[in-house]
Amino acid sequence: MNIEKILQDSIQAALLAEFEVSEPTIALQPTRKDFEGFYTFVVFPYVKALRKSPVEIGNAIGNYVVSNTTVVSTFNVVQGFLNISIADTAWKDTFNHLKSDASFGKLPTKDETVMVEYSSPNTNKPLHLGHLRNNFLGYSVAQILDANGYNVIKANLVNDRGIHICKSMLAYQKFGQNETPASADMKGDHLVGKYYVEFDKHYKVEVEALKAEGLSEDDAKKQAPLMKEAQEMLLKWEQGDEEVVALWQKMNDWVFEGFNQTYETMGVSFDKIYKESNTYLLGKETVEEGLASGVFFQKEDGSVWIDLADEGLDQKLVLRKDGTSVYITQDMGTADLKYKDFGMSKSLYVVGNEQDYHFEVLFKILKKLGRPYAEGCYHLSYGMVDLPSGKMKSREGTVVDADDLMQEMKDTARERTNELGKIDGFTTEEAEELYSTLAMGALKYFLLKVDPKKRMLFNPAESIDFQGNTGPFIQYTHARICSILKKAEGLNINIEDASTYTSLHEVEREIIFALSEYPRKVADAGREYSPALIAQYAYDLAKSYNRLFAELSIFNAESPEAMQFRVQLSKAVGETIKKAMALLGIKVPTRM
RNA sequence: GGUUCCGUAGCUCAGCUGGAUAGAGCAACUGCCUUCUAAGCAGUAGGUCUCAGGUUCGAAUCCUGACGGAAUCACCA
Repeated sequence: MNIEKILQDSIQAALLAEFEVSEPTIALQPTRKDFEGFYTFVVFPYVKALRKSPVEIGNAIGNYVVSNTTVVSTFNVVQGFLNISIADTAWKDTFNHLKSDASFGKLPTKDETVMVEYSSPNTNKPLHLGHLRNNFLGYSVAQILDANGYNVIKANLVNDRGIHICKSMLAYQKFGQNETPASADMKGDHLVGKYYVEFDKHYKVEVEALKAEGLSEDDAKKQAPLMKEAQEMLLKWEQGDEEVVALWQKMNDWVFEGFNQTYETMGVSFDKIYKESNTYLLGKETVEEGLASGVFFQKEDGSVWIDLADEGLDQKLVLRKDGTSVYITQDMGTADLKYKDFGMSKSLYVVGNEQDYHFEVLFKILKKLGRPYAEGCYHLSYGMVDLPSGKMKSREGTVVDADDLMQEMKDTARERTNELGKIDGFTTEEAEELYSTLAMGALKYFLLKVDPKKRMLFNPAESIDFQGNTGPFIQYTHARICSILKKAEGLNINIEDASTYTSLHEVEREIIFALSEYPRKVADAGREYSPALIAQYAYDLAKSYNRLFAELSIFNAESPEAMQFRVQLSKAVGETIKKAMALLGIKVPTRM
């Protein structure tokens, strides 16, 4: 049993024994730094009812916990705050317990499957900064849920068909001159993206021309020849036109090749890929079913709708009058398919918050349809990554390309590392690997340390930091620890036996406490789907350790016991940092 | 206009199931490398927690309103 639980139980008992108050939950908070003590219990709430002074109540409870537990060494009462100090023996017990737990931080298996769908790119343009946040977030949440004992399926629903793909295809047909990724020396996704931009350029000219002829903006957009051609192409694609399908296949293959390369650099992976070209017809049956059961209704023109007025929402179209699907139709069908494939109890959709409304509607529809999995659906909605100039806009050329950014990060890492002269004794290969590790560590940490729900700012003019509250700071701490452990190995220091070192330094207590908090943080992060909690934790732990590193000597410790203990502590911190960073998808180097 | 989210140090962010004097990092300034990695450590300075009310022993945190910003309200995905 951990210290906090013992304290809570004891305070509960004290309230009952001394004041006949039964309190179901006892909330403890960390004692403010300026006061003596570790945990603080606030007694103000009882003052009125008990008609006793806060000090009186505090002292009574304090005395009770001192004499009825072994974990409390002493206490003090300031105003209405009962500050409790913990005995070093209790900290040592806690540490010995956690360091001998081989699966520390891995929560008990839940025998429950959860799907995390993330990434979900369009195959008409390369990935950008927004996708990086999405991918890192999705991957990290999957790792966190895995540590929480779930069986996790990482899924990617690729949007590989539709009018937007036809735009790239059409532009390629017209202006491509059989260019290939090889001949253009471009990644496939970038090449296809180039033609998407190309389409837009010519399309705009056409629209302007039509507007000059007096058409309204809307009409001009609809009647521009290029748009009409693209729509015809989509129709041909749906009819299985050989030429169109072949072109689609070729260009999609290029894109996938490019994406896979980017995914590899990002360090993310998937257990299941769904392609919209295979699923876009799904959902029509669901519409039939919903019509039959009266969940949906049909208008005179034949279009099918759902009325969500009773849920405080509007009516929503689920099938066009010509019988073709809309976005939400496919999502209904795909939800069924996913459930059929994996039977998961939870299904997370990692999608930007601009789609909040869409998912609210989707989940309400699934509920109305009586889907057994509807309750477990959750939209993990994250905020946009803004630039100082505002939102990224591809038309204005303000998109930060994922491949470019990752490359720049690596260049910065190389530069910094070389400046600091940190690569003595590294082979070229090892050095390159270190640059990547640091670059991705900095980038991932930067994007994950912020609460996912909040929009965040990225300033391309200032490169992402490698100092302070950053990935490399934590990676550096790990490398330092590895260096300590290597030296300890050389000295043959026993790192398994519980040492007899008993009078702990303040920093050492702080670190043991931080370590003991790890499983709880994993649980919190899993419940809130928030890698930011893990990032913050890893940073705090690293910071505490660096303080120890600076303030206390390890190999010149005051006693052999102290040395042995500190090496053990270092090992535990290193392992925990490694685990925490792994939950963020960040690797830690053994030297840097 | 309706709905939802946001507003904390010059900048980027924590803190938000109500608790003590508001927490980090960056940027600025001061110290610390002949002993375990200075991508580090210690310190100084920097705040009307957007504003106004309310709830209470106590509010950055909860409620109401105002102001400012964003997203969404497509037979696009």
